[in-house]
Amino acid sequence: MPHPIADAYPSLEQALRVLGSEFEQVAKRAQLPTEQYICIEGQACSGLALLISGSVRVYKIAESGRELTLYRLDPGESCILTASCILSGRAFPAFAITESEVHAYTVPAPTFQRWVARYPEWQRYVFDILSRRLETVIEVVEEVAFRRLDARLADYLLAVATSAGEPAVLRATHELIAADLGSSREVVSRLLKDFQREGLIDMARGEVRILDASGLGARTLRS
Amino acid sequence: MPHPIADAYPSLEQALRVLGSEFEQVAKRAQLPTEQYICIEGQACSGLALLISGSVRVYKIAESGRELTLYRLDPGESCILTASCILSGRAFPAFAITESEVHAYTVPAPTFQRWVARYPEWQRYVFDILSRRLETVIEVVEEVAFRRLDARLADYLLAVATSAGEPAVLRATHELIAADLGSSREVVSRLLKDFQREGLIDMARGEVRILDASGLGARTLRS
DNA sequence: CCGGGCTGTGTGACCTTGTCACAGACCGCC
DNA sequence: GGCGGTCTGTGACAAGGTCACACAGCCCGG
Repeated sequence: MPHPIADAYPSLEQALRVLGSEFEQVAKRAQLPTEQYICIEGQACSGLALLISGSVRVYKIAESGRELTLYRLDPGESCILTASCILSGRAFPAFAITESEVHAYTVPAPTFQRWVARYPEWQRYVFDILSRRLETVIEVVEEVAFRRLDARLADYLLAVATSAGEPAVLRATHELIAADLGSSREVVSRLLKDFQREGLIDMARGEVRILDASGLGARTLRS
Repeated sequence: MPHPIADAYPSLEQALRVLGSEFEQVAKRAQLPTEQYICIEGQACSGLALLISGSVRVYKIAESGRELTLYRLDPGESCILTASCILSGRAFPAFAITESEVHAYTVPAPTFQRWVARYPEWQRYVFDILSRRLETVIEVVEEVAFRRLDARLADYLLAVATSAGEPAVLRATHELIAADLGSSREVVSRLLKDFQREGLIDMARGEVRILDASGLGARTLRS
């Protein structure tokens, strides 16, 4: 199989297999720089991007400028909102931007539409990602509506910390963390300061060092 | 066509047509009382319900007891989370409850699964509702995360008012309104009191009367 | 090595919203 | 008329968003 990304996603693997060589002929490999917009709120989508490597952040922006990350795209996934827009003809309801250098296959909208109409395997692939997304977005609603920000921030730090090495360090400005959580920079700064005073973390310009992961875990609980 | 609900939803109409008489043979007509749970958070779904009449509210509950309505099901729609759960084998991530007497067709989970696997028309139907839901839930995230509650409440009152007759009256307790908006009773009471003082609405036990719709419309804007 | 300019962080004041506790007001029913 | 349940009003406080502004770290050019 010439598609290294297919392994992790069974439904994608089937979708690719059924196309045979047509995929290679039609899909273009693209390399996108970091901080590149994939989709812009309110615009129609011109094609589908299927991630090979890198990460894409999908987020909303308020008029106030505050941001909130809905989810991230990982390799093997495609921007399902894109797919949804293509198939239903609606405008894209958010922004999508690359967070690193990204490799992807791109497929023109009409081709993608034809595949989904013709091959059940593609419908299955689209359905899979779509239902996964619905679930994650519902989780986001729950977080934003019900959980306290200090608990969410602790969760966030731990999540990023485990994905890095030891001693767990997160390289991000307070501004960026706030954008992920849907909060504001000042509030995140305040809470981080509290964590620091409690000896849970240490800070430097542009980075957060986790000192006491289990202590942070305790802050995760609703209190 | 023996299915009165099909007209409003082209994708459903096709899905029903392709089944021929099989639908009538398998689907059971059910009549549910008001305040009846359709789905319970964390449980697997035993079947699909296809609404003929009435309304179903799908919502989350926090540990604090606060609620937030994600969306409502209207006639012709089915609980797409149910479908999603059936097809992906995950647990239902929310609650669904009837808000009135509800008539519906019910289809056992395995039958539904077979239809979706076999008929592109059913895949199309599922996809349609699923993508619509994703969009509405993203809207809810945006509302909850970014908009002020007075603006959201004004919107809410107007939405319910237009769907009723003149003089627009909404029959609901503050508790219920709060549950829809994901807020708390006290806060809704306070804001309604403000609206009343401004002459926008009038209140009685269990109802809100809209006096000045355009005034409420002004409160809708971010200020 | 000094001084701008830029980006990132800290802080106080104030407002909105959520929470808790409790008082009343309305309603149906005996 | 009285009683219990539901619904609404209110004050006090905590959490979080907004605004204004100070200041610290960093890059870079003179």
